[in-house]
Amino acid sequence: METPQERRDRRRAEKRQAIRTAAVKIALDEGLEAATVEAISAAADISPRTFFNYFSTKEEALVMEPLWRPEEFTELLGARPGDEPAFESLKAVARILAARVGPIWADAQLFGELRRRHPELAAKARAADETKIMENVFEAVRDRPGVSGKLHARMLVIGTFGATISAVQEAAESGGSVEELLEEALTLLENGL
Amino acid sequence: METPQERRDRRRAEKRQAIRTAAVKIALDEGLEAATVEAISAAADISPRTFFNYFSTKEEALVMEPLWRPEEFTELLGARPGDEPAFESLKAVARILAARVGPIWADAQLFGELRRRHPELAAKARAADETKIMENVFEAVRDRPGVSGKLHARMLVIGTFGATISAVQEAAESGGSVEELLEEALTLLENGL
DNA sequence: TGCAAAGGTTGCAGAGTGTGCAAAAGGTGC
DNA sequence: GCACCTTTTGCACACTCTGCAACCTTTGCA
Repeated sequence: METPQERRDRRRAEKRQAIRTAAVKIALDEGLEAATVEAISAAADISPRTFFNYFSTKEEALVMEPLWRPEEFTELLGARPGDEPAFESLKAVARILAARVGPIWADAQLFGELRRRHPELAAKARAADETKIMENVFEAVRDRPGVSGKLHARMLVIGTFGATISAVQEAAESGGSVEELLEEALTLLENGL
Repeated sequence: METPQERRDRRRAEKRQAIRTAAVKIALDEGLEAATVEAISAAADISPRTFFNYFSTKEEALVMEPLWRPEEFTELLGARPGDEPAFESLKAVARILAARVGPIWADAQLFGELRRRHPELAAKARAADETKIMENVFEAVRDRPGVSGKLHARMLVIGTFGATISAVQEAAESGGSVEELLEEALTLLENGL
């Protein structure tokens, strides 16, 4: 059975989703300008003040729930065998993360449409600690076998990140399979562009 | 001799630099919170309203003047011979852009320090049309020789971008030469990671 | 020199985001 | 029904950013 804490967590997640849905609906139907905190709150039947109990910025409600927590990238990397070559580890992590988009593909299309109409959203919603995370990942990759230096580490991380994003984007546009496109992109990286 | 328009442009650029200098000084000396538009304007001896005649967001004043205009990337690419393989064209463009950081290296260090202390700055200041530009570049690259498809185009662009950024970052940290590091990164890309 | 057009600066009013605080409302366990 | 904890809400406030109209400065030209 369900503990009180679990119930609270579940309800909170549900409400968060409900607010997000209301926000996206307004933004798609009436434009991004119409999606003020006041309007979103009214549609979701909460007070404006409460909106900020669920999202710390307005934009956070208008983009997809992130596919991974920032620290998770380093965690997943750390879970790989220590003697595995860096590129193999990164590929494995990329595959895990790319696979997560499947279950929420329909939603992703919706958010994709919104982002296509309002490209500034992506920039505004970008995680604040992105660069710090990147630095941490560089450090983690640097100590693995098959890495010749920090520049190599940087390129490996940016490349794998780029491959993941490219695969997802391309799949969204062309309708192909994320998994196959990811493998294709990773092969390009591995064998040289 | 100087035309009136040229004088105006020059003065405008100078004032913009003066405001930026004041802003960065406050942010470094007293922290990012202290750097309100009001405080910056007071330090630069202008009214808060005037601040927004020079910068459209506060963050714009706190990051380095961009090394290239958004459209410039496509322009430079368009200036390359049409039968040149895509990767060669991208490498050439990357070299041109990386070379621009030299003359302002001292300033770059200062902004780097600020960005290191406040990573959220980079995210907030990110160009709004970034993703749209990217799409345009993909399209431009796609039609060049040596590109096997859109996914390949994406990887080429992201890779070259990544190489440029990595080289600059790495140079800032290790003190190496941007040019040499860029070549190293591009070679990694070309021969495979 | 003097005047008119053009460009730059400023104040003001207002919309919108986001925060701290304390009061009210709601749910849970005894 | 009562005490405890969490959530929601209102209120006041700081801050960013915009449109508008007034004002001042620079410039072109007679």
